[in-house]
Amino acid sequence: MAYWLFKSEPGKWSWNQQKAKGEAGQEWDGVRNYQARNFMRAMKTGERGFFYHSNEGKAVVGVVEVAAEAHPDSTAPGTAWECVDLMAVADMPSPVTLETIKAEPALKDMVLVSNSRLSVQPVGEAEFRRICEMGGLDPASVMV
DNA sequence: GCCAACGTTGGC
DNA sequence: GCCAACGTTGGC
Repeated sequence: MAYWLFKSEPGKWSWNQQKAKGEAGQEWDGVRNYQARNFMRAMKTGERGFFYHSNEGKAVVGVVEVAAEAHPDSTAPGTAWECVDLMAVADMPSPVTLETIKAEPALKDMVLVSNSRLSVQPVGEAEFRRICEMGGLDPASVMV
């Protein structure tokens, strides 16, 4: 079971909007980066990831679940671009900021730190657990 | 608002 | 197939 991280600018699509979708799920559309697309192709239904607010907030604010595996992105012409569907699973009781992630030695190898531009990225199991702990969320309640 | 890092495009 | 120019992302 793999873990992931999804970035969104809250001005475009926020955690509150994602939560409002409930279990209906939300197409994670608009991704036009091959690396990010390839990660989405590798995702399996039921896998978990973090929802990260970029630009404003710059923090992990919640946990999402892959509700549907990769399918053509309906906002793209043709079928070259794909996306998964995501649904909100849990709030991060206290958002874990980029600043605190950078200050934590155990998280220094995160893609979030080394390649700040990749909008969909894998997260190690130990990293996922650590961030849950830092955010006041019981890892066992969200890790599969 | 600036700019560094990165990815993509297009001329050669 | 190289690489310069350009556009975009996202931290600061």
